[in-house]
Amino acid sequence: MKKGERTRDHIIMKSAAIFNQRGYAGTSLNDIIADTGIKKGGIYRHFASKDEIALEAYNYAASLVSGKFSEAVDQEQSASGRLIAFFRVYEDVVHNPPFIGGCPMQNTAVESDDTHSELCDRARQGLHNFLDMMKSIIRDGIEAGEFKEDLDSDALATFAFSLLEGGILLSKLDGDNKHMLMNKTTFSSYLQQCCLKSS
Amino acid sequence: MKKGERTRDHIIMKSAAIFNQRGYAGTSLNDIIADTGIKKGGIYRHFASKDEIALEAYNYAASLVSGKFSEAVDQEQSASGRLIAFFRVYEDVVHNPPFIGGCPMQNTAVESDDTHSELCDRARQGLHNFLDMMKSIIRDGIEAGEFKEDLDSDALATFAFSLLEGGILLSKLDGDNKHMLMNKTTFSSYLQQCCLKSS
DNA sequence: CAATAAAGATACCGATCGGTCTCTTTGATA
DNA sequence: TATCAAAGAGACCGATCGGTATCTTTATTG
Repeated sequence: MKKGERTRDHIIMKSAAIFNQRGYAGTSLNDIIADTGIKKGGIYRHFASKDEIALEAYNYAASLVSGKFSEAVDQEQSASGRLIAFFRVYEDVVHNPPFIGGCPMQNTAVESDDTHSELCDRARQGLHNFLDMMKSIIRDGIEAGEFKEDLDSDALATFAFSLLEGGILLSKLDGDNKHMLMNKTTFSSYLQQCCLKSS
Repeated sequence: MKKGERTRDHIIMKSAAIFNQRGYAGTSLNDIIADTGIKKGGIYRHFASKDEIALEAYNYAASLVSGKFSEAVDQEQSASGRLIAFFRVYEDVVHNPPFIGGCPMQNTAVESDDTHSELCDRARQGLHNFLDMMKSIIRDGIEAGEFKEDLDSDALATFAFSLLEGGILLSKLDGDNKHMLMNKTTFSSYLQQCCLKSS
């Protein structure tokens, strides 16, 4: 790996952390310069624009979180366990989120929905990826006989993901993980009472 | 009402719409000047800083949405109906939200959690107001014999509010109200199956 | 080790940022 | 209607914005 590649990656990692905390408009190149220790000339050798940095940074953050989701999901066997695993990734969102600044998809979606269509498209793609992950888990659960056959996988995936993102929002704003934890508990009991095939 | 007061209100209303769409950092004074038709000198006669405009603008947007929540809630008699009424306010969030740009609390919380403590405090206060509204509805429902006595009002309020905010996020990002509508439906059936006192 | 290409620092660009100051215009009041 | 305060326009401020060009330094490779 050449020097330039390492530098480029270093810039992406550092700026991803800043963008995810302060947003696109709230982050200046001087912030990135301060955090990376690389001067403007050095940065613009590897990127054409602030936009390009932001897009690469989003990809990095999103794939990192996605990896943690996969890791958590893979540790579980049952469909219920796999769905609940998503909540485990964010159970200490206040002090130890999977990526500093919270959920990159949420942050990007909220900030750039009316301002930055490219970033917004990435977030939308991320949303569909996560929903597809969940829907496939749900369908597997139905096929395996764990879930009721008439379960609506679209509705359940949206439900679970809304609870997760809503929990992140509330817990971060309140500075207290209790919202995430309560949602995880409520979701678990909902699965038990309303989704499991009563055998 | 004097001329100055009307102008001040006009600036607040217009800038609230811009801030709620583009965020604090993403909104410049020139944007406000363009939308209000009032030049810089005229604006700074009524406000000391961009910060002051933003804080007043948030108050305006939040109280407007709060009013629509109250309106919707007051049309219902049962505790279940009142909780579901919150979702009605945002049922067409994509094309006709209660305030342009979506939920002011969500937008403000996500953008300013790591950057603007004053705005963040307002959003946090708004969160507690809404949760308190919901908890009081839930407690009334328990006292009236509509809900089970051992219902956890904290957990149910967090649950409902997370579904609402999560639904807003997903539907806005996806450009489709279906997520909000599915969450409303799922929440309704959850109330029926898990919260109502079986009489 | 020498030659050369890759990488990065520095200085600079015009534009725009939030904010101030002064001067003119408008509105309220006696 | 005359007076004076309130309101707003417009020019200007230093700082910072994203971005570029040039020059020096550092890696890489023959």
